[in-house]
Amino acid sequence: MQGKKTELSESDCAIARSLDVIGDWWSLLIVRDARSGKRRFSEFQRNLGLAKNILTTRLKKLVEREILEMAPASDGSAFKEYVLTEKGEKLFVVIVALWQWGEQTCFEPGEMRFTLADNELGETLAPLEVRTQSGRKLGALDFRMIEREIASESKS
Amino acid sequence: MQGKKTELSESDCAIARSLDVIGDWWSLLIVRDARSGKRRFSEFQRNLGLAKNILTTRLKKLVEREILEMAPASDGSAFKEYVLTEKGEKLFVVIVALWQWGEQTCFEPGEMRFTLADNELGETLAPLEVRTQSGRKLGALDFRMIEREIASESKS
DNA sequence: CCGTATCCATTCCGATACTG
DNA sequence: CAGTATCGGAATGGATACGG
Repeated sequence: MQGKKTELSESDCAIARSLDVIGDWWSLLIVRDARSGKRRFSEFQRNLGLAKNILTTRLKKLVEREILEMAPASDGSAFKEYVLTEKGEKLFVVIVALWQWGEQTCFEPGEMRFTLADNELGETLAPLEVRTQSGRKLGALDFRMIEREIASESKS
Repeated sequence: MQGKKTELSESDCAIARSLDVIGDWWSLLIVRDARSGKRRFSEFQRNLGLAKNILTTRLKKLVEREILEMAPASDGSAFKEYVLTEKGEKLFVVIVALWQWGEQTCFEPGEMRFTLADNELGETLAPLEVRTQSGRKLGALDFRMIEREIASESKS
């Protein structure tokens, strides 16, 4: 984030690349707010309580990386709004994963205050599960990274 | 990570709390390596290519936050090893989420090199899916955070 | 209202040197 | 091997003042 890690951003590791994009303190929180419908500079600023120059920096980076894109204001004003791209929307899985981990491990028993629920019926979310293609559920240590040997989807 | 955001770490938001723990550049990569079986200081250092003092700081923080714990060396040497706690192991869902997002969006078409596969049969992992308790699959915008109204699990 | 520019404190990072 | 100590540079972060 700060110094360099330029090498790591160019790493083969998808995690390293992801972290290069959203691995700083504010970016994912901005995505969280954008996902929940916030669009305006001042909405982010007020809600997150961060300095305006930092917000500017983050928004620019997120637009550069194609997580957000600028759109004309929906209320007809002259200003722009920031909306998630498709790439940005896909981060919702990461958001849910972080959310669930945080709720499980970062709160005292009586302390939890919010939860995630679906818009339609208000049903709470099920814990994410890691499964193989065939549906077997995996634990934390049950998988590893391998050199790509994915069955080619087409045989020319 | 840097300045303060002390307020946000104390936030009600589980994401903010999670990010306070693993929201910096190196921590999650250390967890990634620990999950894949790395235990020794030098293994992390060599593999990640970060400065030793930074690694020291990160390991300390991760031990403090109970993501890692110290264990006597398995080879009988006088040194310690770092192994994931249960809390730390639970981060594997976050790791998978970031991995999958990175692979989907941060690589050029011909560029992917690694993939995640289960240890037993070498089967690749299925994309994570966000579902409600009843099993309905949700998209990026289909849920929101609400004040906790979870049905109490016990009625005293 | 939406930023940009500037200033300053803190932190992070990398490199190096040093200890046990 | 496993750190600790220190240094300097870069980036982050907060606050504020300023322009469109």
